[in-house]
Amino acid sequence: MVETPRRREIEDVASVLFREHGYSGTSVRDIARALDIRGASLYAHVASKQDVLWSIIDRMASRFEIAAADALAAASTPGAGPGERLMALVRAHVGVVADDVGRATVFVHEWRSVTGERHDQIVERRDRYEERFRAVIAEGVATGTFAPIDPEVAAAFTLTALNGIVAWYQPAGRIGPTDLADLYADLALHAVLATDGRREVPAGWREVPA
Amino acid sequence: MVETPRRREIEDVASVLFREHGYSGTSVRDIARALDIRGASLYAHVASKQDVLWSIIDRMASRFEIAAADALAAASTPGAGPGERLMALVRAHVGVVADDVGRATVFVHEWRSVTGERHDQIVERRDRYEERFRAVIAEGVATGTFAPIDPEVAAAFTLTALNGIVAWYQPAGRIGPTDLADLYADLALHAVLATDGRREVPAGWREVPA
DNA sequence: CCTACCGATCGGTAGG
DNA sequence: CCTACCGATCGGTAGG
Repeated sequence: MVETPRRREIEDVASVLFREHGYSGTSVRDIARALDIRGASLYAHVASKQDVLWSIIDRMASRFEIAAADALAAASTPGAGPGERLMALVRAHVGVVADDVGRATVFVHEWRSVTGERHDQIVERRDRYEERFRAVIAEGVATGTFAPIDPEVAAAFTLTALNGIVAWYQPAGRIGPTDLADLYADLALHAVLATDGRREVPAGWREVPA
Repeated sequence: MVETPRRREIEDVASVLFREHGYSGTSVRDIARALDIRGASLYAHVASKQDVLWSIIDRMASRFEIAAADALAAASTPGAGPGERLMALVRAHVGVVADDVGRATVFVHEWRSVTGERHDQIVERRDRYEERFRAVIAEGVATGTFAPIDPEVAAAFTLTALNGIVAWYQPAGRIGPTDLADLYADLALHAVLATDGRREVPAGWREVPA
């Protein structure tokens, strides 16, 4: 199916509805009603409800992939280390989420609703994407820039925090996309960054009372 | 409705199905099939599909509330500060999630599917719960134990990371519940902890290349 | 993009 | 816990 303006409109309203009610909680007639047409008329533009979901998921997956590749390329200059690369990955991810919270929510919550080979494909693409985070964190641990943490756990911690943005962020609110990216890059970096004696901190850390 | 053993069984299989397919993606007949009975027979035990969802959500909400209250009480002794309190809250939350990942997933993803006054109630209870995290973080910022971060953003970052455990954690995997709690407490604490010159770090941080 | 329609499935009830 | 059944809605097709 070619991408027509009408088709993009369908995707737009579908992403709002899928976000609010989920894929299975949204009917073809719900989507049509939001466009002021009949349910059957939707099929002049799309092959199936599943196809609408896929176009949203696929588009977002591509955006995340491109943003991460660009970020890593830009942060792989001499002088930049794993810290810069992690912050770049975080900023890139937050940027994509904040730029289209509706589709990002659908991507995060509804990729399980994708059926057939596309399901396998999206699982694989997600894994490749997450691997970038794991690799940068593992690099930072290896160089001592980051604390001696488990890269798998730290990457999962980080990525789920970033995806969690869809659960609370309001683009019209007091925090702009760039500020959000800065705030999250700061939090994500320090979560993994090596600090004096961090090895001892987790177990027996005691703050000196003021 | 009283809690009978059968009713608990229904809740158990429903939480597995709701987790996998979502509330609207799971039919009453799906639940019944998993119990080897007819769909209509389910209504001898529950009033509605919505009631099954609510019993899962309500049970988990109570567990989170009790765990957090206990954690804060235990970490409010003299000598304990916001750092200990945040770690205690994190450990408590992770403990509840890891102890019942199925119901926790339903709580995290399907509270939107709760209808009527119960929906308002769960929104309010969630907000009260999140407020505990915001307050502890704000306290830590005020005392200088934590970096000068935005408590709302930091609490959202932290809580979504904790809830993200349901997206990847496998109880039968290499990481036990206690280790998971320790790892997450460590990451969550350092994400907010004040370190030398952190005020400058977010903006122009440059790692010295090895 | 419409009307008319398809078989399948939905949550739930009646009455044992 | 069952059979039998209810009206409503589901995703989708035929044929303009």
